[in-house]
Amino acid sequence: MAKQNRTRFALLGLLASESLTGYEMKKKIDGSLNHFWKISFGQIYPTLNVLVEAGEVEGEEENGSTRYKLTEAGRMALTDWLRQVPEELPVQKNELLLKLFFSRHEDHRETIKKLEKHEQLLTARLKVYQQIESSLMESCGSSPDLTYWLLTVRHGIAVTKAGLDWCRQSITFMKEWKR
Amino acid sequence: MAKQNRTRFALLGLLASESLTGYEMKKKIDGSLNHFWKISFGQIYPTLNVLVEAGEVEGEEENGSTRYKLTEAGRMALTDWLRQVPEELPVQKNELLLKLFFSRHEDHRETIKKLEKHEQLLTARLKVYQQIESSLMESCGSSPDLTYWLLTVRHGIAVTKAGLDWCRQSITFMKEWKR
DNA sequence: CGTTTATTATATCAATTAGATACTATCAAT
DNA sequence: ATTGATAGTATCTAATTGATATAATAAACG
Repeated sequence: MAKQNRTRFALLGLLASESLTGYEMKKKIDGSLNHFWKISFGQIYPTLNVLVEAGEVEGEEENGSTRYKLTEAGRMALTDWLRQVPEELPVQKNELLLKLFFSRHEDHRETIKKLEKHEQLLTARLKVYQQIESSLMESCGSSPDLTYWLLTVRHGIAVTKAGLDWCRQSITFMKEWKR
Repeated sequence: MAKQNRTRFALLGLLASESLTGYEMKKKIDGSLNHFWKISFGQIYPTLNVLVEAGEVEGEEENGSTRYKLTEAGRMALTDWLRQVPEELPVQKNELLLKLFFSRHEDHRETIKKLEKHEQLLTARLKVYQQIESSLMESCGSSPDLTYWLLTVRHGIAVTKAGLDWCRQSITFMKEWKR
């Protein structure tokens, strides 16, 4: 494990604009971050506690729940982290490709089934991304985040389209390969 | 954590064609699987031990090292797993997109730097994938795995090209957005 | 208005994973 | 002969996953 708790920067980033409860963070993560930075809910409170202990975040009781907000130390930690240029491409785990890699050990019709399911899943994901793009443009016109958020969702759209094209070509190929 | 040790199926898959030492598995993982199914070296021997205890693999001492081979139970476990159609798309963690998402909190020139670095990394990755594709076609012409391995590397090529296009468009946009 | 379901909010935990580190033996290069 | 690389095996700490648990409040329903 990289001895760098990267999830803490994701939480610091979420708090950069406003204070939030842990549960509100979960909702924001579910609606946006999880498309490109999956965080398990079970990690949020432990990580928040680490951030409070590190003095980068402070929690304020309010109507029976705790709202967390960035401290100055937290803002600097976020800025320092943001400035670092990532030196590595994303780590990826793809079950379909793993199975594809071993697919000579099964009937090719099973392979086609998997590819067809994958096509469905990608199609649904593409719709979601396109809806996100539309709603961002409709409802965030004046947000300083808009430009950057659009960039991330357009990345998702581009990569999902490419995956779909590959998938469809692969299905076609497989169907013709072993008639 | 998903209560399913998915790494064990990757190891079973590697052993489907031939017996291997743990270190040989590491090398095969480094040269192929790690492009779409990252496995930490620290996981290989513990997982092999689990597979031996489960009776799906057996180890044979040979010239001072242990070669592992699939048992009939292991072959059936692999076949059962292969048949299952993945119901979910890949889990992804992308540090660049995470930082992009929060980039309104820093100068846009820093953002351009990251995108440019990302372009370099994707360009290098694309070259690697294209070399893999070429060498597969040159040297595995009669292998029953060839078709499937080509499908996986072509997925990587397609997705990497899409990411590169997005990256270049994003750089262009950022440079023109805030002159 | 009482009951049921959903949401909000917080927490814990076992299993898995990541990646570093350690050790030994043999082989290749100098 | 010495040094560095490879082959081979192993352990460990920290982080993560995703399930599960609990409780309070709000919304929906009969």
